[in-house]
Amino acid sequence: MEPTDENALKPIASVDLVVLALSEHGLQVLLIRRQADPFRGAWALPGGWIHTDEDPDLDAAAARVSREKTGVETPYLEQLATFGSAGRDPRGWSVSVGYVALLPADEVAGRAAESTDTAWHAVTGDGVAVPLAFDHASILRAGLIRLRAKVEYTSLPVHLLPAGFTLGELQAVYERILGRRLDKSAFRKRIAEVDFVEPVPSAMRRGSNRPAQIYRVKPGLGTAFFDRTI
Amino acid sequence: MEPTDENALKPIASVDLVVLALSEHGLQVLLIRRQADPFRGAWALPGGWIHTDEDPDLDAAAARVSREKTGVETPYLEQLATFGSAGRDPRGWSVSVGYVALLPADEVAGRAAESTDTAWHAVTGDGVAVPLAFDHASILRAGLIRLRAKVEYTSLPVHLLPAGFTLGELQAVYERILGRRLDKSAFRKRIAEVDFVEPVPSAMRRGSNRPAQIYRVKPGLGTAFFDRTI
DNA sequence: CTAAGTTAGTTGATACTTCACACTAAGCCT
DNA sequence: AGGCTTAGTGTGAAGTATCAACTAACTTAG
Repeated sequence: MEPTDENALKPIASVDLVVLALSEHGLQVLLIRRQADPFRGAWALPGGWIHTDEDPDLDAAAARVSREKTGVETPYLEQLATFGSAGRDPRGWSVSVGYVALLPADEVAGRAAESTDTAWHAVTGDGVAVPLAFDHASILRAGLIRLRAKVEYTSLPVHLLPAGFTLGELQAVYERILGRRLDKSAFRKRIAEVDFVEPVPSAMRRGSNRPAQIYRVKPGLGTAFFDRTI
Repeated sequence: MEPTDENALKPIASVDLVVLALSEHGLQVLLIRRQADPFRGAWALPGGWIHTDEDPDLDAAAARVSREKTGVETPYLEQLATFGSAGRDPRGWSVSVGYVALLPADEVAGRAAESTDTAWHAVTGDGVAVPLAFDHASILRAGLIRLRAKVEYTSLPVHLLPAGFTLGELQAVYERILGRRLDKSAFRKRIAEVDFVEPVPSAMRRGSNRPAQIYRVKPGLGTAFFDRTI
């Protein structure tokens, strides 16, 4: 347990983010083209070293990386898992703490065209079409598994919607991520049970049909858990 | 993302284990009394530095620590979460990857009296009666939450039993961890549904009553998930 | 040798939940 | 006015949980 040899044994420590958003074309993940070796020119998850001099803790490091790399203070950030091995980074034994970040749909367009080296990529199955640097394909896969698992029994998908949304839109998000249709009345019953949204008074989504009540998440509540599955 | 300054920014990286077992008196966690500063003399979770020269990856580091500190190759080892901050270790910014290990009940007695500096402590609520070094109380709490959550919907508690067990014993493990009684017929139905155990031919637990069929986990299967909850 | 005690393992009756689908409501468009 | 679309609700059949009783197979006491 004792440090026989100081820095020699310290692994490289970084934070990598799986930033996800939902567009009309499905789940999108934010990738950055690497400017430097190793894997120069390859797409990678946004990530960065832990700055021991400025990051108070891991969550803060992840939030800082999110801000720096994506220009966005992601409203939802959750630790995923930690990936560490001798071979995942050619520069040496490295540890990467993976995080999942969810972004509302209305943030996606703005962030997309900002730079040619930052782009949203469509998620197909458990990955993306392009090869990823390091073991980022594994981290992405783990992030998708986590998201899909939690969608089954939590209110997590609200973070993929803007602050105001209709129940129909919320149900559509669940259906898109799960890849299956949900029964409308059962869905609404679940949402009512866990009681994490409230109608915004007299706010209605209008269209060429019956207007829909707009809801927002009740302030001060964390992620809600359903009794069973959605 | 690039390493401006080599080792100066590397945090200290270690692995800490929440080793749990179930005795007649309830859940027990394996603790080690620290021999060195910081927190000399305090109880701590078994843990150790990542050895970048001998550990191929994090899971291997956890397995090695388990072997070295507890003398046991824990059959079940699962990554829990990673704890990292400037203040959790007085020696500097440190990252600890937490693992949960489950030990069969029949291993507990052997490991207990091995050394005065290694002891099983009863889990009460979400912790132990003694104060723990570093942020180990938080890691332990997270481990217990993880265990209790997974017991609701997975076959994980089999790892707290020896290789052969009766369905009554398995149900008792679930009941002890969950702290509530389960219905016998519903329990057996669940177990049959997920189909992760098989009867050991003509192996019976005998006592002063009707003998019970002994089961074992089907070889080659990972943790099984129930459709609903147990 | 029999009856009582104990735990194993199964069965069934009732209450509740889920599921699929149909229905009504309220707007726009032609 | 009538048709189209999406919002939101209701309803009956099917499935599931819950509780409790039942039979089975052993040991032990007498």
